[in-house]
Amino acid sequence: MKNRIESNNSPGSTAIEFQEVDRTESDPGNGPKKYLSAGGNAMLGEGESETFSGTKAAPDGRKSSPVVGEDDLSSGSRYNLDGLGTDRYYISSSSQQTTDVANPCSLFPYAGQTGTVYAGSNGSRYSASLHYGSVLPPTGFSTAVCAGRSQFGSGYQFGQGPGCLYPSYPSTGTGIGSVPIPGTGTGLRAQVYLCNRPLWLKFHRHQTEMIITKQGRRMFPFLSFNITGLNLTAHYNVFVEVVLADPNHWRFQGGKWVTCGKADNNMQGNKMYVHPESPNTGAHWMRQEISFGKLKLTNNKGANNNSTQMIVLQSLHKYQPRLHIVEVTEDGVEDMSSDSKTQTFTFPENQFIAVTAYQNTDITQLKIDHNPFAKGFRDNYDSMYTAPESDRLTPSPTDSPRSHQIVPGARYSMQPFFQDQFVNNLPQNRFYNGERAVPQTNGILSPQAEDASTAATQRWFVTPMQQAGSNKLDLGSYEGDYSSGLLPYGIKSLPLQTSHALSYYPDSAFASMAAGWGSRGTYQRKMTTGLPWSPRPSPTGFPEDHLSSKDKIRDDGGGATTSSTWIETSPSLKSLDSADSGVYSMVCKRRRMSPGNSSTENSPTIKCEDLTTEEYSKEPSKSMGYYAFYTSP
DNA sequence: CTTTTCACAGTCGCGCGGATGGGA
DNA sequence: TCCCATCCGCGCGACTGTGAAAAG
Repeated sequence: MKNRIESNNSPGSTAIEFQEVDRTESDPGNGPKKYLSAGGNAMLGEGESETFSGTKAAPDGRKSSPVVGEDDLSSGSRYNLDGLGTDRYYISSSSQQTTDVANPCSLFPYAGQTGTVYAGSNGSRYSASLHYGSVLPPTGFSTAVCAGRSQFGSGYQFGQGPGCLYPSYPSTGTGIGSVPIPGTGTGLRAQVYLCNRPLWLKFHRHQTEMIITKQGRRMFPFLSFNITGLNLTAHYNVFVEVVLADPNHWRFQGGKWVTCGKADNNMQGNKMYVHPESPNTGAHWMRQEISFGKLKLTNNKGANNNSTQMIVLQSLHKYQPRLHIVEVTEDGVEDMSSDSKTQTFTFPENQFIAVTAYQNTDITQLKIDHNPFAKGFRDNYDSMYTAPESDRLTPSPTDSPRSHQIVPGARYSMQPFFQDQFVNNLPQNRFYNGERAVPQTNGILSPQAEDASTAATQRWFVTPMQQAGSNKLDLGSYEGDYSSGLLPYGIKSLPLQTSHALSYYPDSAFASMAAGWGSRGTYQRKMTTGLPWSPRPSPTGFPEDHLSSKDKIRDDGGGATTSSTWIETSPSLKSLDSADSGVYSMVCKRRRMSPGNSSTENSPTIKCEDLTTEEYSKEPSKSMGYYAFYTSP
């Protein structure tokens, strides 16, 4: 079934016809696989499990869940772009619902829904060129594709019932690196990495809410991706679409979200947001972090105009953003030569419920804590962490200073990854104030910019072996908590080792990916003489060194890597010491309690997410392992 | 009673203009 | 003295969540 998309804000644009199909492809060396259709199906609701009946187990017969065991973490294979096959992380449909949820921090090798989403009946996905501000029919996509499904069918990206946090994803069988698209022999498969996944997860575990207003409200967290695997010279349109995630109407009752009738399936309005830089070359998209910070959500059906792209949503409905990458000709017209030139990527943690007013106070608090625009609502900003730990009656949501992975403004210096979540924070990056692509390239910075951001933007990577040896995350406890839905916001993070065992390989694909973490093109490029993926000594000037002993993390295995040959310690880096206090103090002490999830407020359980986010804040490299990504089939 | 709308206060970035300092 | 670059302060607008009022 095709979905006609009309442009309402792009002069001269023409309609687009999408078709979503389930496709079974034969992946060389891995046997046939069934890919998700555009309609999603990735997150299944009850009675929909048949969707994944065709998914293929990993070659070794193991059905891997997103839960990455220690072996996986330690193997380092995930960091081997050349050798990493996602099959090892195959997510089985049967086990996914339990194991997926268990560890949202693991590296999700989400199978891309590449080339299957918008295939038109005539072989073309679009009847004409892609255009901005297209309007999707209700629910985004057709419902007739998946026979035997509910009336909402594939019209919903995820038809999961309440409590099912993650969908199942079929294995792609492809490695992280680009591979030819079967059937074309020429195309490349993209891999998409959700840059700010830890933050999304943090919201997701409380059921993310997004405010919608008549004039439009920005998403927070906003969507931010890194893309690899594109043809360097080919042109692509990159856009986000928001579709209903399930067929339910939701309401917040008794401290939790519960379904309440059927979703309004006839909501009209634009569901697409095309990245302003579209179309552009694959090199452009891969060089930069693709952020959708200016994407606005509205409940005003008539809000769209030529100047502003806003996605029209309906309050109290659950939505799933999806990223589409469509190869186009140089002038922006879609290339119709191959169905495989449309690729769609969905991250379940991006799901949210549209609201006109926040329902869950935990979400409100998370927004306040992490959104720089809400800084004014943080209490005791300056004094929060000046008092001794024992003086505080109630642990702050992120009591450990080292868990403050998300900080606003100039305080982001040690949180390059999350800088992207905060617009207008770095003066030198004016383009960052909007939809932007963050340069990932190295060494193309002005000396001034490099100076100013030396400490703030260093890119660090941990090698797989190092992570295996000393950076294992205590996922077990997290799994339990997460799977049981008891992931409190207010938790203490585990002291983490940080500065050692870091490596930065600017020429590697991972380096490219991670470079986007920090956003802006201002990070200091540091090179070691080591080979790619080899251990790299930690920098002596790393701000970690400036932390108080209390904050210092244990070093339980990286001793060999701690001897540093890094000599650079810029003034800005030094200043981070003081900045740290600000960083840490930004976390709001105020703690609003939601009726539904306050039971584990003081739980000492180490939450993977905290680990992750902290890792992000201090060591983007370590976070690599938690970098959600899809690789298209 | 629930949901939506609106005005509000706070923070921040940007743009502008003036002040300042160095060099020609 | 003039020109240029830099720094600083101010005002404006964008953006946020809050809370009361309005609407359904």
